[in-house]
Amino acid sequence: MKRLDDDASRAWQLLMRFFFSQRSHLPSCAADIRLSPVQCHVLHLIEPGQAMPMSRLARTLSCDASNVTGLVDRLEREGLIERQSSPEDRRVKVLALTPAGSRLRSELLRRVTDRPQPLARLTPEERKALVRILEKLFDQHVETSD
Amino acid sequence: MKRLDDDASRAWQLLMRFFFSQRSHLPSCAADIRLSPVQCHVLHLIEPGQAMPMSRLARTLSCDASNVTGLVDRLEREGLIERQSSPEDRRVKVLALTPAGSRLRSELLRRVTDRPQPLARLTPEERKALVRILEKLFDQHVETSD
DNA sequence: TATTGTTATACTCTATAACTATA
DNA sequence: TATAGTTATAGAGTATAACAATA
Repeated sequence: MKRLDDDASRAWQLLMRFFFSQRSHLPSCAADIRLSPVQCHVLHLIEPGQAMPMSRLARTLSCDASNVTGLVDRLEREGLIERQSSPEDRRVKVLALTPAGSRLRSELLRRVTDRPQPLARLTPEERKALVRILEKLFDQHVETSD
Repeated sequence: MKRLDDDASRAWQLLMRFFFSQRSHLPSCAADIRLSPVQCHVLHLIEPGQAMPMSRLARTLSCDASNVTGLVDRLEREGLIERQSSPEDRRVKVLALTPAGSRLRSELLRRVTDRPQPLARLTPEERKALVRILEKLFDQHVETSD
């Protein structure tokens, strides 16, 4: 008996699989400075010149605030990001890339797309289709930036 | 200046993001028995009636063998899988689902696709397209089952 | 000699609970 | 009273190196 949702199930399996198979590949992109997958992701999420409150990071990562504290501690210790107190609400701390963090982030992005990687095996049209579908996947639960 | 690989970069970002945003959702699927994301994934990877050598699991997860030892210890402690010595090569240990593991695996698969989840927001055609593209992504580095 | 899996060790990741400081 | 972030704690995830058993 073939279920209606076979494709959904298969897609889910492949998405998870993609992540776990790429995990080890990922930090090797930043061979110079050892970064864990989550740390790479955080660096990726913080855009240059656009501060990100810690609470928003916790929501985006779907994790507890206490976890973000540790993550930020380590990235700050590496000199890649820094905490800044928000003038509007003094409880809030916003994260910003340091020059070094900004540089490493660009480097990461460059390497991810440069290499002979799985994504390179797709045609440009397929990449576009993939992006469109994934963006639809996120339409409703992108971080509520309130 | 717009790079040629903008879509690849965007796709990569979205794929990582999908994983991190789904992480917390995932174990709540197995609300009764607390399983971590990796544990869910391992349970997903071991198909009923089809034994999997530990070394293959390490390759599929792109992680060290010592890590698999710990993962398997915990899943075995929960009574979900079991180690069996391979008769052909006595160094090898193969993993098999227990009846309980098999039951939980089905339950997981069912819940993943049943719920009002991101994947449900795609049209059937989009799900098919997504699966096709992701499968192509894996064409060359599926586990070499030697 | 090379490979499979384990152990010991040392991190990082993660959640829970209790806390401080703001609002 | 509620929210943002921290601390303390405990456990899971992960890699490295050294090891045992087998090939």
